[in-house]
Amino acid sequence: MSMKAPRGTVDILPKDAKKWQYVESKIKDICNRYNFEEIRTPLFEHTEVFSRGVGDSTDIVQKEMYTFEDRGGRSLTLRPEGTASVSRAFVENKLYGEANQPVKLYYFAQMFRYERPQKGRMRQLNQFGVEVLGSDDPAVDAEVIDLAITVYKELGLKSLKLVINSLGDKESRTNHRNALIEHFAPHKEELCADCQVRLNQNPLRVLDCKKDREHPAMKTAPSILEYLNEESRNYFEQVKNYLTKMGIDFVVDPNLVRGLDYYNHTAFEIMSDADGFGAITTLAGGGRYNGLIEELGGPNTPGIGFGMGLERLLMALDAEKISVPTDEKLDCYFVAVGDDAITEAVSLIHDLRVNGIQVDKDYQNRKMKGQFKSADRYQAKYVLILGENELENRVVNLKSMETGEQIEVPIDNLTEMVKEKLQEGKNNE
RNA sequence: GCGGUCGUGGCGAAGUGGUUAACGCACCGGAUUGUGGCUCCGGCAUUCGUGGGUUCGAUUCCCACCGGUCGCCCCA
Repeated sequence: MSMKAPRGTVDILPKDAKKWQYVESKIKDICNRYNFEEIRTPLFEHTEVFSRGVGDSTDIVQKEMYTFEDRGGRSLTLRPEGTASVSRAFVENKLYGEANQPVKLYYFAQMFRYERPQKGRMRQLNQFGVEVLGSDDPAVDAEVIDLAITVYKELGLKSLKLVINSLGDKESRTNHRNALIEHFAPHKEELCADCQVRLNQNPLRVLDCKKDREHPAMKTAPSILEYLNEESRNYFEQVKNYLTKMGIDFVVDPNLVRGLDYYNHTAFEIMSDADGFGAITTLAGGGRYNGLIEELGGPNTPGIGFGMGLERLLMALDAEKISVPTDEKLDCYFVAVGDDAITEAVSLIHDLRVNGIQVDKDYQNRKMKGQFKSADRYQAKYVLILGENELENRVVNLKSMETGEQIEVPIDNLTEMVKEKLQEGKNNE
C-alpha cells in the first residue's frame, strides 16, 4: 500500500463522523443561545496575515506554518489558527460598521501546523472558536469564557480546570517587560538557548519555559500582576467577579502567557484533569487582543476569543468515558429475490425513501439468508420481503425483526403501512 | 528538530535461520430448494513495511530508509 494520508492527517470514518456530528450540533446550539453567528473564512491567507497578526516571534510563525507560493508568486499560508483570519475578514468586510455591536462570531475550521504528530497533536486539526469584536466590556470576557466552559459541561465533561491571567494593557506590559529583562539579564547565560532568544524578543515567554522552570531566577521573577496599572487591575478584577457570579471556578496563574503575540488583558486556558490523557492537557485557549484589528489595518477595535481543539475534546470525552448518543438502527431492509421482484423493489424503495422512510437493500446478489444477515447487521427494525409468491399476489411481507411477527401488506399500501408501524414503534419507546 | 518503541491477512495476534506462516474476530459458502441473531462443516496471507547486506537458505540476524505510536519543545 503506497497511497497514504500525509503525516499528521487522519481520515474520519463514518463511525467517528457520527461523534463529530453530535458534538458540532451541540456546540452550534449553544452558540445560538449565546447569540453568536457563524463565519467561514478561506482555508489559506496571504502569509502576512499570520506573520503580522499572530506575531513573528511566535513558534507558530517561526516553525509551524504550511507556507507555499502559488503560480502567481504570492506567498500563501494554510491557516494555523483562527483569530488572524477572522480579524482580517472583519476589517476587509467592514464589519465594524454593522448595526449590531459587538460582532459575535463563531467558526468551525481546519487548522494546519507543521509539527511532529503525537497524541492530541496533528498537522491538520479541527477547531471550534469564537471571536467578539467591538467591545472591551469585561462582561464580554466572562461571556466568552462561560461559553467555552458551557460547551464542555453540556457535553458531560467533569475534569476541567480553568486557568486565567491578565497580561495587562500596553503600559503595564511595557513596564513588566523591562522589569523582566532587568531581572533575567544577569542570568542570561544560565538559561536555555530558546530562552536567551526569547529574552530579547518576547521576555514574557521565558516565564512559561519548562526547561528553566527550576532556575532560581524563575521563582523570583517579577509577576505581571504586580505590574498591572490601575485600569488593567480593575479590568481583571471585574472579569473575575463576573466569573465568580456565574459560578465558574478558576485559578489565577501569573505564568500563563499564551504563545501568540497579540494577547493583552485577559488570557485563559481550559485544561483537562482526566486520566489517560497523555501529555496533553490544554483543551482550549484564548484571550483578549485589543490591538490586533488596528494592526491589520482596521479602526481601533477591541477583541477577544478562543480556539478549542475538537480532537482533544473528543479525546476528553473518551477519557471520561462519555459516549455520544447515536441512532444506529435502520428503519427497513428490503429483501428481494428474483429479477422481477428486484426490479419492483427498486421502485418501491424509492417511494419509501421519498416518503421519509430509511431503507436499504442488498447489492451483492446475496441469497435470502444472506440478505437477512445484512438486515441484522444494520439492526433493521423491519424487513420487507418480496419474492415471486408475493409479487404474484401483489403483496409484501412485512416482518418485525424484533418480535419475528410477519404480516402481508398489499403493495399499494406499503408506504402507509410502514409509516404506521414505525410510528407505533416510536410511541412505544 | 531530537529521543524511546513498534511495523505479520480486513481487524486483533502467535511464531521460527530451513521445505504447508498458528489461533481468534470479521467475511463468504454449505448443513436448512424463500426468512436473521445459536450450532456444526468448509473457504479465506505464493507471504511477514520498503530497499540492501550476511547465509546454501531469512518473515526470523545486520544496516539504511519509510511509516505508525509515545515523549521533549510548544501548544489545540
